[in-house]
This record gives sequence, structure tokens and C-alpha cells, in this order.
Amino acid sequence: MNREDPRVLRTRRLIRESFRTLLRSKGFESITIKDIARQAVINRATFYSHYEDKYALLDEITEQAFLETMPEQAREARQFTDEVCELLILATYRYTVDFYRTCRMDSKSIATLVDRKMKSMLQETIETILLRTEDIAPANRRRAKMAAAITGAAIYSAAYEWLTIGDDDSTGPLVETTLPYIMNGMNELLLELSGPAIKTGR
Amino acid sequence: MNREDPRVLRTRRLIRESFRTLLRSKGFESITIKDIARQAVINRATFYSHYEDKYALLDEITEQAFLETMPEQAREARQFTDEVCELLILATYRYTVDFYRTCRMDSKSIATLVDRKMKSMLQETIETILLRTEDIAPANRRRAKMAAAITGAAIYSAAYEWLTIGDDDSTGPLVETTLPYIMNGMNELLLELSGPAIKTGR
DNA sequence: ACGGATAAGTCGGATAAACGACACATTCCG
DNA sequence: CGGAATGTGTCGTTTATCCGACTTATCCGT
Repeated sequence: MNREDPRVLRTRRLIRESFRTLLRSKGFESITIKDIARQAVINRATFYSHYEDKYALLDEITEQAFLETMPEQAREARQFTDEVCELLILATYRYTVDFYRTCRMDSKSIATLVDRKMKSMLQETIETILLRTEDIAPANRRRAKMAAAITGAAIYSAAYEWLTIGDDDSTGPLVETTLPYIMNGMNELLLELSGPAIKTGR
Repeated sequence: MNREDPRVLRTRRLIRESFRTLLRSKGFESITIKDIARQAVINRATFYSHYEDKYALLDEITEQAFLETMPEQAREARQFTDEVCELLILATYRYTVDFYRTCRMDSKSIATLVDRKMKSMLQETIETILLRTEDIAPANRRRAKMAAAITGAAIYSAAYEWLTIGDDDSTGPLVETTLPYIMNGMNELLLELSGPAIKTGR
């Protein structure tokens, strides 16, 4: 199917919007494909020619929301600087706030799914940034991936923690505690990365 | 083409909304079919399978707006009472206000078209009400139509005049001058209508 | 007045969406 | 327990929309 076809774009957008609407009034688990089709005023069969099931739809929506939340300056960065890191932290926090405030959480399943997706998006973003810096020895790619995984998880859990404590909408303390922690560990690794390949076994 | 088909409903709604949007930023005459199609993100050929041209589209939009503006109580009335007449006057005024405030008026052509449509909608509405009153002799239908035409035109021009003078948003004076005038002439006719058929030639 | 550019309509073939039907799984209730 | 009701996923056919191409009409500048 042609992703550029105006009919396809319209239908997919309709489905996404209907799903978001439903998420505001019902729990994820209790939303049926029939509900989505009815809300979007499309045929139920049409849904299946675009998404495998509602989990795939949730995945796409989560991804899209992430990309919309994350400023381009962060996604397109060529170096993992303090500034970029701060952007990542703030965007992640904003994302979780939006998500958890607009969606009903009947079961924890949706939270789990979204958590996983968010972490992988963060990780991918960071990994891309790290691999863009020219001076990384090809043999150190694996280390860069590790760093991305760790950092992604760190940022996400920091944002999540800050949200659940949530007696305050200020983000100052969130950044002030998370940023040094991450950049410290990251700089450690970056030093090694820019050098020659690390010897195995050390 | 099946008017109930969800695709048809969606497409027509898209076209109408796009047209309304365009009317807010461009003059009617300078809007091309291409503009409409581009704005609605539909194929240009698709437009032609729903509307003959932009004049037909304007006609439909005007009619729809009229029906939305006119309260059901007026449209469904079974007698042409003072109360109903007041509703017609007020709704007509509200309609003209909305229309002339939201649409750009580059040339006068659109105003002419809308004027005509509005008058005919008003006339039709009044005619329907008059013909609904059971005690009208069938032979007097023609007279009822005349009354409807006169009254429709009167109400519309009163509303229009009130709008163009327009130093004031109050509608009191509008109703106070128009209503007695109309009901006087109308009651005159209604008396004759409810009697036997009028003799021809008098 | 003439030629180029842009819009108006129209047409045929390709494709996405609608629709109804089907078999199967799940849930719910007497 | 059993059966009724509801949701899932898929299929074949019909229909609306897309798309590109074409002709005709209208507008505009040199």
C-alpha cells in the first residue's frame, strides 16, 4: 500500500485521532477495534489494512508523540553536549506528563508498553547522536550503544520519578540532579571512545 | 453516488470546511477549484463528482448555514404567530451578521448569490408554515405563496438594513419595527385565506 | 492582437475503502 | 455447564477516490 496516497494519510490520521480521543475516556484494554472504527467512521476491515492490532497503533502513536515532543535541535545534534542532554531530559519529562495526564490508566499494561517504547526511542536518539560524532573509532560502536542504553534509561527513569513524586511542576531540580550525573558518566566514556579501540577484556 | 457512504460524507464535509476556511482569507471570485482541492487534500477531479462548480458549493453552504441558524421551533411551526415571526427575524439577522463578518467581500457577486439564496430559503420556510395550517382552502395556495414571498423579502431586507446601519448590536428596535408591519399585512391575508376561495378578479 | 500560462472540465485505468459474510475466540449470564 | 452475545481477523465484491493526460477556456504581459 502506498504511504503517500492522500486516502491512506487521511485514514491513518483519522484512526490515530480517534484512538487518542478514546484513550481519554476509556482504558486501553477496554478499547476494541470496533470502538476505534466506529469513532473514526471507517470500516472495521480498513483498520486491519493499516495496523496489525491496537498494540501496533499504540506503538505508532507513542513514537509520533515522542518525535513531536523532542525538539529538532536535540534530534539533529552532532554532539552529546550538556545543552543537548538538558533538552532530552526536559522533553522526556514533558512527554510523560502529557501522557499520564491525558490517558486513563486502567491496567498497567499500557504504561509498560509506553515505557518500553519511550526508552527505546530515547536510546535510539542518543545512539544516533553519538554515532554522528566523526571521531568515534568504528570498533567502539558497541560501547557507544551501551552508553546510549544506559543514558536513555537514566533519563527516562529520572523523568518518571520526578513525575510520580510530583509535588511541583518546576523542572529545575530535575535537571540539576540528573544532568551532572549523566554527563559525568558520559564524558568518561566519550574520552575512551574518541581514542583508539578499547582492548578487549579490560 | 450513494449519499450515505462514509467516504462521500467525509469528502463533502472536507470540501465544505476547506471552502469556509478559504472564504475567510480570500474573496469568493478568486478562489479556484484547485485551491479548494489543495486545501481539502483531495483530488481535483473528486470535487467535480460532488459539485458542479463553486457556485453549487456556495449554494449548499448557504443553505446549511441557514438551517443551522434557524431554530427548529420556527422551521416546524404550524402557525405563523408573532412568536414565530420574531424568531425568523432574529435568526435572519444573526445569519447575515455571521456571514458578512466572516467572509471577505471582494466583489459583490457573492453577496448577490447569498442574498437570493437566503430570500428563497426564508420564503420556502414561511410558505411551508402557512401551508401547514389546516384551514387554508386549497384554492388559496397561490395567495399563500405570495404572502410568503412578500414576507420573506421583507424580513430579509429589514435584517440587512439593520446590519448595514449597524451602530448597535441590539435587536430590540429591529423587531419592534419589523414585526408589527409584517404581522399586520399577514393577518390581513390570513383572514381571507381561512375563508372560502377568493373570487378571481378582485 | 498574439502566445504563454494557468484554470476548468472530462476521461480511463489503478487503487483504497466500504460492505456483508464468514469462522473462530472470548466473555457473560441464567 | 451451555448458549447467547460480542469481538477478532480475513475474504471477495462493489464503489469512491486517486492520478495523469487531455482539450478547452480565460487571463495576462509584451
